[in-house]
Amino acid sequence: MSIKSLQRTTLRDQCLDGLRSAITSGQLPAGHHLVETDLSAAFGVSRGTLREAMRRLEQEGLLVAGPRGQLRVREINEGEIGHLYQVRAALEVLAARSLCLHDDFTARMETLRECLQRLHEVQGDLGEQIEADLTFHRTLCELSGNPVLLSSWLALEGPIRITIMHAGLERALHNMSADRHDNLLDVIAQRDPAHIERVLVEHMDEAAQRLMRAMEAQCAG
Amino acid sequence: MSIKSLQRTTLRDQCLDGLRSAITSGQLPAGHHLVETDLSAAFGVSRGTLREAMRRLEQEGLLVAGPRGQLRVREINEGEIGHLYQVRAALEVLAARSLCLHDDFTARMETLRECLQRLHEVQGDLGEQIEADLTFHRTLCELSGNPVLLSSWLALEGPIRITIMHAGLERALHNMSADRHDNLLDVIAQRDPAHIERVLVEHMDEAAQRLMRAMEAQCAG
DNA sequence: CAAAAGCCATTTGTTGACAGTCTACAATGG
DNA sequence: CCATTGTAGACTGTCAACAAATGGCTTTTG
Repeated sequence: MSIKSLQRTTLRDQCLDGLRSAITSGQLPAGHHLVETDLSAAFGVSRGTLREAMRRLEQEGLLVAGPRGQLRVREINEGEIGHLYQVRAALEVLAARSLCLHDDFTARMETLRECLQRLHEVQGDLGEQIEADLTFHRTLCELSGNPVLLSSWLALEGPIRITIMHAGLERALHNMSADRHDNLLDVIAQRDPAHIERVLVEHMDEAAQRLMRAMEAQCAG
Repeated sequence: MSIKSLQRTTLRDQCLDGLRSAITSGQLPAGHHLVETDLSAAFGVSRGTLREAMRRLEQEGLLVAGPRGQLRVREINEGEIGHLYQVRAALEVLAARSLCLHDDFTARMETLRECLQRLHEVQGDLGEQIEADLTFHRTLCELSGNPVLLSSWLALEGPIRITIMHAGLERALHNMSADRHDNLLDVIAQRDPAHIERVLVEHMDEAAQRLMRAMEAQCAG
């Protein structure tokens, strides 16, 4: 047996991860009121520890505070989806353009191509497809080499996941088709800034439109 | 005396504001290690209450966690400035473009013009000039009508303030000259998306360059 | 019966204390 | 004199308990 440095995660971080995945997986539905005492008991930690995790989630945009500090899982309405995807588009356009300026452009594109490959492979599996789609776009931001850009994008990831979950997984599926992303990769490969912007904005616009329609149907049904 | 709903801010939020302004004002210098016990004593609150505030600041990018959870005021190096201002530019370009699409464009421009006016008035006062400059740009984001965009921009405000403080107020001054913003307002008034992008990106690029040079000089001196 | 008053359960705000861990320094033994 | 081993101080992680506020339910009272 080899001796290696052992990982030491705090309970707070474990709560953070646990809560985040519970929310983004839909286990805790949008609008649901989180009671500190119940949650801390469920996680087996004290309230103070849990509260610190909740403050982070609050700032991440996954939780919103109601009157008297009561935290609920954030609900995202139709209007917000458009706003969300506009900002997302702006960030990813910058990411793609920055990517184009790197010396090792082709090497980085290879990484992105692997993400696309992954997206092709999981075609059919709902949960995995969402992960592969988000990983593709997140990787684009990573490959930009701009950590500020990445962290801004990550700040949107939570709300994006809530939106997808709230709109219904099946309905959001089309947005994550591998074909649409094949197109995206091709355009980026051409390294034409103007073209990249047009196509990416269109990509996001279409996705937002579809999600908004899905949510409309969801609320009506 | 009129009866109006009286504000009831929690101690946590007061700590949050107090800490934030202490950091962005340079009272707590970049890299400084924040000791929970000392700070809680200084604010006259318990550690738990203070810790919740610190978690928020951590996510806001004003604090970074070192080994064993020790929090320090974030230091921003030269490379990061470029990244920061690239993202900022992308967001403000989107803001200006969105602003152009509104029906009441002229009314909103008037609000922006007031901010510019304010910037002219405080010319000479260092502290007020920074506030007026940031208020101008923040207002641009508000006027876009996109709350997601605004909150993304706000997430950058902390690091931006640290940068300005760290580079030295006098040296950062030129970026906030009223003249440069006169130009900005004129361009937005023309409602030409392509033109707006070019000028805003240039504006931010120049500001970043200047800050990077200032920081270089700061570190050398 | 309706309105007001009082009471109780729920939930968050806040605190003080205890325990674990790291750093630096002193003590000890070769 | 050097290396190793205690040892003390400083901080953070975590917890349990108390206080305050809100909302609903019951009781009282006209």
